[in-house]
Amino acid sequence: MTGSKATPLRSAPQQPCEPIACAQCGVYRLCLPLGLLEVDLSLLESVVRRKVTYKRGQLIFRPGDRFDFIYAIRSGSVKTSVQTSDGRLQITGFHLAGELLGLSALDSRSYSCEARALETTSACMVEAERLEELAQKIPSIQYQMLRIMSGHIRRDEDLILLLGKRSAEERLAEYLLGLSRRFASRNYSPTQFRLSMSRGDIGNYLGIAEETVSRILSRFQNAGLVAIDRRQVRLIDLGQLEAMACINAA
Amino acid sequence: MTGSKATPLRSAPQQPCEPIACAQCGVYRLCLPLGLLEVDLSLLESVVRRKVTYKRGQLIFRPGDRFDFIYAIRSGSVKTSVQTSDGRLQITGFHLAGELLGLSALDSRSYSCEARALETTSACMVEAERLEELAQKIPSIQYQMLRIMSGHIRRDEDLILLLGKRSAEERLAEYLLGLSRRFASRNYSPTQFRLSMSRGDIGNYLGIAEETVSRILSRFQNAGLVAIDRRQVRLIDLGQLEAMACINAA
DNA sequence: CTGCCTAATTGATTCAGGTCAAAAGCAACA
DNA sequence: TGTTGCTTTTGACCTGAATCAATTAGGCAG
Repeated sequence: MTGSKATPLRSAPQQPCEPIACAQCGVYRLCLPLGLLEVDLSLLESVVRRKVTYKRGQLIFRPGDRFDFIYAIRSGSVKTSVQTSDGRLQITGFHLAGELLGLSALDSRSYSCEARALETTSACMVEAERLEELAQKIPSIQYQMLRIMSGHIRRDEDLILLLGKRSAEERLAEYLLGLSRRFASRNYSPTQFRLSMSRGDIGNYLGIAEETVSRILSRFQNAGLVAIDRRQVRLIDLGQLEAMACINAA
Repeated sequence: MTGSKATPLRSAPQQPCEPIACAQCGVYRLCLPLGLLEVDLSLLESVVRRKVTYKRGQLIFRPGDRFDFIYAIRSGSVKTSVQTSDGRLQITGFHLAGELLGLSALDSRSYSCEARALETTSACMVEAERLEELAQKIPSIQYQMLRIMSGHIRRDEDLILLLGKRSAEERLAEYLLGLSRRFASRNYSPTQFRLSMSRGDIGNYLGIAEETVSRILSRFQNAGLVAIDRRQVRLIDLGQLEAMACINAA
């Protein structure tokens, strides 16, 4: 659990209440404002309360906290996790710039999962109540919210499939390819990137042991599929990785 | 995979286009119309196209089908599943009366999972486009949709935790208790019910082998926690089951 | 009632991946 | 530049649950 010190570490994040301009934001086309007219956009901006910055390992929210904000990641990355009552923790998502956090709280008005920054991360806090009001007035915002939640459900289905039916090797291959795709859609290199998750976190997320992650990554490296130096990754044979993600080509 | 014949079996379901009255529906308070004013309710009813009936094993929709309808279960039960490209199938949900199917299609306009009736099942087909339009006009409908999707995400998180971190025994205990709670909220006995899923389906859903399901149920029975006769279940020691669902008390 | 089909149980054996243990790399910092 | 404290890698061994293989038990058509 990289950076997730046992202590909650909820020291107040930096809070420069600077105004937010979605149009200027680099991930605007992956986020809520996608497809909004300029008028609507400025209304949306009016419910974005402030930009906050979190340091590696810092808590953003945790289960039971009152649901006041949806968080939109501007830069950096965040892990979300849920826990059994006896303390075992399962990471449910690994979120990059442009993604929204806290959507599963809408139903019960309190967060159901914990969110923690994996590296220095900047986010917009969107006032949940006012966003909902706004969604009622502006169809395109409402549509965006529904789309985003629908997409979230779909990604959860993929993770469920992965956890339920795939071998450790397939899980890792799929994981690397998933990152690759997501970096690509953010205009980063799809073949060369830095992992912000530790081996432990990756294993936890994929439902396998940390040691297994290490072993399999080594195996991939020896097979010439990837080059890995600590957290720096280079994908060499995408095709082979894709084959492996489905039919465990061992 | 009970009842899921290899053949799609998409013979047209019975389609009496009878008008629907939500207020008359037994699961009205678990479904979309919850909390709507009478005026709004009749508007909602106007987008409910028809009631359909499916027989055990019959396909409701499958991945790639164009997304035209959200389905609301009136009675019976449905399983949803996703597949790897090499054909392994993972059941992602087991849905009872009052629940909505197809929400993960909203983003891409085509279903991402397959839905199949587990027994004779009756459902309302709600026109997706028109429901979205309506949600834009009627805040309470919109709110309901967001809530329902949020709840869906939350339940997916629970399944992810189960698949990622729990032992086979805990999974079964949790599964039985989950059913119990859901039957209770539908005014059925929480301690005595009939499983509409086969052992194979249950195992698939929980990420364990059919044989393991059988073995563990026998173990539960021997330990006096439950009484099981084929698909008929009686929960005897809820407390013990709850303890087991968390801390594998073996 | 009888035979057939599918679902469920139970036993024996195997294995993927977990757990435990130790060593090696790297980074931060006094 | 050595010390401290991670994170990662690697090895040895173990185990929970999968797989393989019968067997049993209902459900139902004729």
